[in-house]
Amino acid sequence: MNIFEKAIYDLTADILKTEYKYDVKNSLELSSLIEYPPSPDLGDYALPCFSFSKTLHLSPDVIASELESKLQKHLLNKSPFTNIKARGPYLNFTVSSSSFAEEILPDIFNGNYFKRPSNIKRERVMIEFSQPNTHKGFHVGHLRNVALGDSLCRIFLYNGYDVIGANYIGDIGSHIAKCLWYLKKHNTQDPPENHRGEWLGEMYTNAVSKLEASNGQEKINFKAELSQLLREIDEKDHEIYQDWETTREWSMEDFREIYEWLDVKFDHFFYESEVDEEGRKIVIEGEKNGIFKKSEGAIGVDLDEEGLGFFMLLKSDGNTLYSTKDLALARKKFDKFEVERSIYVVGSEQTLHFKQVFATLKRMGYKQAEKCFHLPYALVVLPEGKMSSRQGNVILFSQLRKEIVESIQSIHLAEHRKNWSSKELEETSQKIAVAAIKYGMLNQDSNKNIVFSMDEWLVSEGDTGTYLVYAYVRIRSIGRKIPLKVSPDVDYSLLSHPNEKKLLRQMLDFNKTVFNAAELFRPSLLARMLYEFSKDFSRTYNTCSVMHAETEKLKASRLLLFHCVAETLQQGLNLLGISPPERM
RNA sequence: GCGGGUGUAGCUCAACUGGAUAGAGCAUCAGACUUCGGAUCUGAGGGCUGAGGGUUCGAAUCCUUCCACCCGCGCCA
Repeated sequence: MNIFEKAIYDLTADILKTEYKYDVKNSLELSSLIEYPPSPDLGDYALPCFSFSKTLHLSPDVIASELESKLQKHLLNKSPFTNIKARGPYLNFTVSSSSFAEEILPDIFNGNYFKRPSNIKRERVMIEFSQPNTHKGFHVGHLRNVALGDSLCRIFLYNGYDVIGANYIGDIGSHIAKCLWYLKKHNTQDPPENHRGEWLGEMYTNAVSKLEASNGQEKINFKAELSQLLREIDEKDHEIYQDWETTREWSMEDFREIYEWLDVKFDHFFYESEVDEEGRKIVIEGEKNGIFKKSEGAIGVDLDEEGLGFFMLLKSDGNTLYSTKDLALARKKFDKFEVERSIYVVGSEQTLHFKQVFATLKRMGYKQAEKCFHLPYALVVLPEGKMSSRQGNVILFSQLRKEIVESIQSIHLAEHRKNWSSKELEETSQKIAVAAIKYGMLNQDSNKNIVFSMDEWLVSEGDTGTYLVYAYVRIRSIGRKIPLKVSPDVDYSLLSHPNEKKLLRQMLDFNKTVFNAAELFRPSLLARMLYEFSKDFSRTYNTCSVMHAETEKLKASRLLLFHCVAETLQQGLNLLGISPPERM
């Protein structure tokens, strides 16, 4: 609740109590009612009066208009409100833009505003995301997960949480056996110099088609070979183990380079290979203790009570499953990292799986299981359907990066080629490309598929990441052109244009938006707010010039305003994982 | 079959979780500025919110019955 909402609460709660004998139980009751009128012409805050109607035996319209007349006297002496007006069942409050400005601009100018939320110490939360498989290509679908997880880490951190960003590399399992099997027995190519992880992805796809094309005795032989290969990797003392280590590192090299380009960092890397053995022990022990049971040669847990069916934990050939390793991983998170809250950013097709994992952990006696949360997100699909590494019909990350960087450099940065160093050209195109990619992944709600079309991702107009960083660059450009020093010592009452007021209002709500983005696991809320904010800036840019301001005083006020807009935009973009360039 | 998700303008998406006239971008058409950076701004047209029923002061939002598409449902991850 900001000071304006607080003022509305104080005024109305008092009148409701003294004049209507309506006892407002707590501040939440009123403050959660306070909302925004659909148009700024109506006011800045609104109190809907429906809920008082029943107890007061009056129509909401009457209540609103009675409150209006009773509150008029508060418009005088030092009130932040310039107007209190009933309209139908709503009581609308208008705040002067100078009150907004005085409240928010000094705080942003000195940097305190962005530190305030993180002063509150909250619990330790681990956010697990990305989880790429080695020996497979990194495609645009993986990018959505990375953008989402990374942004959530930043947003949680901003809000004061003790955040551990974790990756969980899928470096073991049957897909790897297939890849290595093909590499050993069928491949004739030499690995390339660069992007060898990506090349392994091709080998994996080849393996899948080879296996699918086989039948009869050949198929049986292939399966036996795969099973043996998997066992040999497990046993660690065969030649294939060396191959596994080498090729795994090829993939990791690719991943590290991608994360660095994307400006994504992890506090910890888990590997499936490190929890594999432990998982097996947990399951076997659980079977002895009677928590788990044998069924058709395999081990699992009966979750019928929870309505989750039978959950497989160990294959009948003794090899581990995804679920086996998830149990060991969770235990590690609880015991070693003392995680209080555990968030898994994983595709929505695994919703049932995680319900089963969490239920199993609970059966095993882990109280933390209640604070495990699967954050599902929908797929990135192609117009013709789902992407699949198995089939090889994927848009690789490297392809998107190449096309988007080339498009930015050839269409927009060409004009700077003579004056800028190649380093700046490179860095700027990288920053714009990252903005375009991450914003594109984040501005949409995570439960909706993204239909990927390369042409759309090369667009740099309208509701795009490019638009946001362009707005940022233009503001900073003003700062460079005006020979004035930004100062908070200005006349705030001069910022009275409706467009200027909108900007002030958005800045005032910034922290609340970031808070909601964390609590609802929705960076999209922040992304949308920043787009509106940038749009309002562009409008203000066209209507409220700094350079051509009528007076020097107005010039100084607007300079401060725009400076604060830039600071807020930069903060917000950073929380989306975007670091805007200073010029472009 | 059961469970989950989605369905809103020609297309891609919003709608502060039940509130005022359902909003943006793209596309289409018409405009602005001898530009604090045109990767911009202003305006116009475009809607039975998949369909029916219900709940209440009030529904895109909640309940219900259908329809369409997507994803899960024991040895993949």
